[in-house]
Amino acid sequence: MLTGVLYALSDPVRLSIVKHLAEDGGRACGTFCLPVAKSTASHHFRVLREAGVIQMRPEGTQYITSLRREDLDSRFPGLLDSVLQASGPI
Amino acid sequence: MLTGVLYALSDPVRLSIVKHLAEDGGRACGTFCLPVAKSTASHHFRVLREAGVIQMRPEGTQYITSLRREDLDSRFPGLLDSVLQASGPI
DNA sequence: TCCATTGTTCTATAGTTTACGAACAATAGG
DNA sequence: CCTATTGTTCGTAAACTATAGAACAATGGA
Repeated sequence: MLTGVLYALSDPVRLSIVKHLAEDGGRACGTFCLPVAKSTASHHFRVLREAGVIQMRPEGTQYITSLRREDLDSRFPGLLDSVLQASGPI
Repeated sequence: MLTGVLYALSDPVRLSIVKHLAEDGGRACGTFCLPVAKSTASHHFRVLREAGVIQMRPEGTQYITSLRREDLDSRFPGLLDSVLQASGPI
């Protein structure tokens, strides 16, 4: 749902996650240096996941997180690009 | 702020307002047939206004509401268009 | 086997958001 | 002046969100 994606992207912590993923591709959750506790980070990853913005693949003890770019681009053409462009550099 | 705009657009009632404005241009608040009380509608108009998405010009006893398209397009190029396209027809 | 690492889940809490009705202010028309 | 219209503001209640700590599960290495 579009409103779900917009909502997921409307939080600074979650937008930061998405920006990092757009730059670096797949990463483990622990590599984002987020200013919140890990339980809070887990919550934000779930919001992004359930909105269809990211996907997480287990690998050993960690989860490799990546953007669902093609999926988003086909459902909401241009949306992610414009958000990333408007959000500026990391 | 980008997150403020995304948040403003992430509510179904507010997105509906924006879609109507994108189609019809300036309109009075009472012409939107929103599924909420007028005090609630007033709240949503304020959120959109404070995020910089719309502007409201008093005219008699009513407020003519319109999209701040150029402003949005210059601050966040392509964002509004992609949201409007993704949100489909009214 | 034992321990460290990684992230989830559970529980609680403080703050925010949405929602409504009632009262209010401003304007226009008779 | 009185009334109707339009929308805001206030007070309040319900629902939701972000946050954190503690406990837990799964994996991998020593």
